Amino acid sequence: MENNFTRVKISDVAQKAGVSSGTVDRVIHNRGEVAIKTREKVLKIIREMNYEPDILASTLASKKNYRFASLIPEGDEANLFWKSPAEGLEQALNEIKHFGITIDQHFFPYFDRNAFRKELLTIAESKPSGVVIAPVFSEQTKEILPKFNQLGIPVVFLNTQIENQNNIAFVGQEPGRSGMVAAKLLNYGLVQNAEIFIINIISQLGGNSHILNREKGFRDYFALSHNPSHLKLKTININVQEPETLESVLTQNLGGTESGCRNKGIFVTNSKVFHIAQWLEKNNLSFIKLVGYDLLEQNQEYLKKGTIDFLISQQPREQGYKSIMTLFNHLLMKKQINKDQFLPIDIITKENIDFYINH
Amino acid sequence: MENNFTRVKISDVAQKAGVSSGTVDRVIHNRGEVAIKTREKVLKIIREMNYEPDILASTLASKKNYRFASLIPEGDEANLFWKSPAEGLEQALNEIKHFGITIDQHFFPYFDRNAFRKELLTIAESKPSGVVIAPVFSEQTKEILPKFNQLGIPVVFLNTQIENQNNIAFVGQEPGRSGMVAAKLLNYGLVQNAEIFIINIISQLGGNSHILNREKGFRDYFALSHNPSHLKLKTININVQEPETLESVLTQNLGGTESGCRNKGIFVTNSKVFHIAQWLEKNNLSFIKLVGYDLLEQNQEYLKKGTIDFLISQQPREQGYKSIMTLFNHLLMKKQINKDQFLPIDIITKENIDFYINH
DNA sequence: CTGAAAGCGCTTACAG
DNA sequence: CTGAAAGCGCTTACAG
Repeated sequence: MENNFTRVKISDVAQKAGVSSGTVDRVIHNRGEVAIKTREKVLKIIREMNYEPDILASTLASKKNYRFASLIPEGDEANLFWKSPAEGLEQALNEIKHFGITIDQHFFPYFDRNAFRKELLTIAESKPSGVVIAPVFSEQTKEILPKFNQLGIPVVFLNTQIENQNNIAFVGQEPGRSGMVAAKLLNYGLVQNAEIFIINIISQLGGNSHILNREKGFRDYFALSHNPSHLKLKTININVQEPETLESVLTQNLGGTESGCRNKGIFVTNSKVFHIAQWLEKNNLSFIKLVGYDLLEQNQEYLKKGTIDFLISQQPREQGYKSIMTLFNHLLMKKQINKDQFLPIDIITKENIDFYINH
Repeated sequence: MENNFTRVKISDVAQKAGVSSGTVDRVIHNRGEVAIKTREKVLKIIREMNYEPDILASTLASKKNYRFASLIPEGDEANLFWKSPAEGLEQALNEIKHFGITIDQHFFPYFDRNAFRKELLTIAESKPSGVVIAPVFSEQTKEILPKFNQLGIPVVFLNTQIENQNNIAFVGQEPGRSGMVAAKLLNYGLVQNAEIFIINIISQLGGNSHILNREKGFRDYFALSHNPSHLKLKTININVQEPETLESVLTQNLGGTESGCRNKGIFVTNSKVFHIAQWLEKNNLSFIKLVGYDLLEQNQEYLKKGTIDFLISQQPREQGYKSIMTLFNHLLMKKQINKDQFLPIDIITKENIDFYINH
């Protein structure tokens, strides 16, 4: 129980190896200018003595500063989801700022690929120590990412994955899986011969692979193991910018539902689920099972009223937090990091939501 | 975007105040031996210059070591739940050990209140800097906790809360709420006139307030808002030590269930839910809806087979992690900490479980 | 290729 | 009550 443990320090290694601590330091950090024989001897002693550098002393002495940069969508009113990752970035910064870390936070309007591209170029020019980006636009990302690779700047992808880009990590959810979770929740709440609608509420620019993968996961669930003959699945695509379309499409598909029919379900593949909840409520159809994504305030409201049955959360705040910590562990702590950092697919109800908001 | 920011250091404050940095240090740490006038002047300058001490330099210079102690149940085979908090403690230790922190981990057999008491006394005698305990036995806790209070040793409660014990924080779940979540899940999956069983699988020593609170929350859900007339609720208490009781009680209550009747549900108020799952499977009653607690391996297995529909997780690993971090933030970082740190009530299904295990 | 010395920002005896 | 000096473990020029 007693703590008589005394750390082995660089001077112990130096003494035992018959060199100065400067030389040991050069070996540890591969700074060259060491005779190969000396180098090997020192490495041997380090292993033997089980030497581990004191990270505190190290950061204090090397007045090195780390400038991280982040690029994510603006968390404005039309796009509240993106407020949370920014908070997570801040929280991480707070925990590690005494290691000399700063973060330049950059933002772009969610639909503006030119702004995205421009900001990313600006970041590349500023040559930060590490970068976190939400690669919403895959084409622009693929164009500019080589610059970071050439400069040896590690990049972490947040929320969206793009394959083969040499990013050191992806922090986010597995979208197909979250679709399966949604399917499970609807299937569990409905009986045989149910009618289920998949509603994609998308904007003009489209092309969000998230949404496609979520729908795929959802359909896979039924296709793989749950008697697809026993239910009707129908996909509806709606453009957010056209509220009249939303109105007419919903009326057409769900208008005739008899009161008391609890055997219909709706899966909205993104955070726009509150639009559907609103319509259901207006038409006294709140009993239809409804599952969607993300804890936007509007969604929370309908969840608490019971119009939305379940929300799937992506832990957006945690995404921001983990992205920065990944850079920190990679760059400062020299730790091995996981390439895929999948966050839990949290199932949120009226009853447990309190524990998922405000951190 | 540029980082021209230079930190104000203790010598800057000292110079501006016309004193030595030793004096500033005495003021900062309330070590006394400073004239009241000097003290006030220094404090004023500190505020003006917005001085914040460099925690790295501070811990390096003060060769202070912090010895934390923990006391939780053994995570043996009969009690797998408790493996996870220990892992969380370890993980936290890994992240902060370079601040000179060590943890003496103590354990006791889950049902042994004497062992608990003895270990807690041992810890008190060793006078650690801070303590994390799972106060499973409230009487013994209440007896010994004053010793820690007298010594000014901060105590964090993990998993179980006991009121009015001057613990600086509680890290765990709100048990009543988790009962409500279970109720929601069963209610959502069943139709009117359902029959629901609450099964408490307890050991001879009993008295676990968790279980009572969970049942209460479960019943409250139906009592408060969900037409209690439309369902039958029945509580069954079973002693784990008597498998024949389990067998006969279950046969008596559920034996006659017709195949295909999807309108029965069971809520098991703790991690022993796998016993019920096993019985259901043996009797071809897997279609009965089943909800329980904790990701024990046996439970995971039945969840994956679909016999258990939902498991509620207490984030046991996170409980360990957060407890240590709370001591760290309180003692080293001098941060304000939250007295109640409620962890999310995670809803786990076959589809999302992968993201909740192995951290 | 190597070592001696100064310094990172703070804390700790010690002397007065 | 206060200051000057040494030291925490590592890194960084500099001299050779």
